[in-house]
Amino acid sequence: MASMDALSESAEMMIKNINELAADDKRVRTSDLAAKTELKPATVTEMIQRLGDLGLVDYEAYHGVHLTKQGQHVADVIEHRFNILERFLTEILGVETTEASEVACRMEHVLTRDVEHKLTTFLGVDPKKESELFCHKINIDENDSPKYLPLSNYSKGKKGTVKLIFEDEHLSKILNEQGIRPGNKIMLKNNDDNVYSVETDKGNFSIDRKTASKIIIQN
Amino acid sequence: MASMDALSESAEMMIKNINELAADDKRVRTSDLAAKTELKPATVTEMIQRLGDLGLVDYEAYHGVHLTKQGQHVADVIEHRFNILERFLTEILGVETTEASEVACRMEHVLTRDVEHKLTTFLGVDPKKESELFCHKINIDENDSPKYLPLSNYSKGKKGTVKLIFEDEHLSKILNEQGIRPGNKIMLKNNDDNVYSVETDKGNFSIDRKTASKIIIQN
DNA sequence: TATATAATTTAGGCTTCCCTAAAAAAAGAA
DNA sequence: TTCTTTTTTTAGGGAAGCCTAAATTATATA
Repeated sequence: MASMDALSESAEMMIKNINELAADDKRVRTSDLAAKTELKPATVTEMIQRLGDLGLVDYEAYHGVHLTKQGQHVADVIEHRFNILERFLTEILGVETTEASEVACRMEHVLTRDVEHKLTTFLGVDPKKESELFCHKINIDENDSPKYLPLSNYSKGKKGTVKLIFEDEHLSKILNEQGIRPGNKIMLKNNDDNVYSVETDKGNFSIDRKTASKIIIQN
Repeated sequence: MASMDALSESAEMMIKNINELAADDKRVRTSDLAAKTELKPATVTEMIQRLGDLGLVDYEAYHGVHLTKQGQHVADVIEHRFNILERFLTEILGVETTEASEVACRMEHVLTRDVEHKLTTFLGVDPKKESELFCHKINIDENDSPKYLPLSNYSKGKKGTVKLIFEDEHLSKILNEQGIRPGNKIMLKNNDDNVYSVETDKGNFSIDRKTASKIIIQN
């Protein structure tokens, strides 16, 4: 079996695109891949033949490709890595969507499993996905969970110390006045859906999820 | 001038290593680069000749290389990107140093200037104060930062998103039911005297000035 | 200074990933 | 079915990055 880490960025991108074009288990055609990747058909043929040799796709001359079980696994890992990177870039750093998407698309190929897992924990679990994707979640060590988490990933009743507040001058001024400032202790009283209720030494506040994700708390 | 973004990962790594081996403005030798990069000397020669053609190093056959001003700039940018990525991975995600270093070393080549800047801000360093390194700090957007205002300071007809509510025991429950909750969009329809008329996705209703001052809205 | 040793470059080869042009196969139309 | 058109593949070429082996230049030592 071809190890995940041995694949080039080009090969991983091809697998990703095959996956995105595959509908109803149908075989994906060379011309569709060429259009999507903006490569010439001859280049696509060359690539999918190589992927066939690696056992990642089932290639049949003149009849397109289909991801094998191994290829599907690679596609799933890459998709997940892209999603968490894009979420991190937009939700935490505030990078605009187009640029976030482009950068995530480059970074997805250099993440390790450990960094992927820790970033996923940092962001909290995506409500949409969750179960099936994590075929590769073995050896997750709960002890080494990160010391720093965004408030948006805190659980009810958990206390911690505000470590840093991201980016926004105006917002952090307001938060500051209300006791949410680096060094202060806070407690998450409740969180349902998009609303985070926080207790500080100045009183109680409700914050939306996006804002909460910019407040980093240390256990 | 060779644009930063046009450089391959290999080329950037070579520049990084030249920079790290350069002491007292001395020229860096092919054999030292070969040892550091774990490439063969012939490969190093080929690479530094290419960098010479790009004007990034001053290459003299049999006498090693020296970074040009342009090459030094590339090296500085990469070094900074590496440092912030490594800090993020270790300090925030809790990735152990060896792995963090390896992943940062791959990621440093795909960061954009904007992501680099936002990540720097996230980690708490003010890019404006780091003088010389940020020759490329131009177009930092100061203008598009969102304004946060209490609803009581909003003007008629203005729309915004609820960011934060300073809670008043039972108040938030009532506001919540009326669609005024963090993350929701609202519009101030009217305000005469002490009465603020607000439109939410749940309908219209009015609140008094004191209550309005506890609701922070973002443009 | 002459020569042995070490460092560097050149020459040529291989793989990946991109291309164009031409050949081959499949699909559609008459 | 046959012929035309479209799709796909093959053939061959180029740049980047890596290699080994051989040639060249620099350096150290006797």
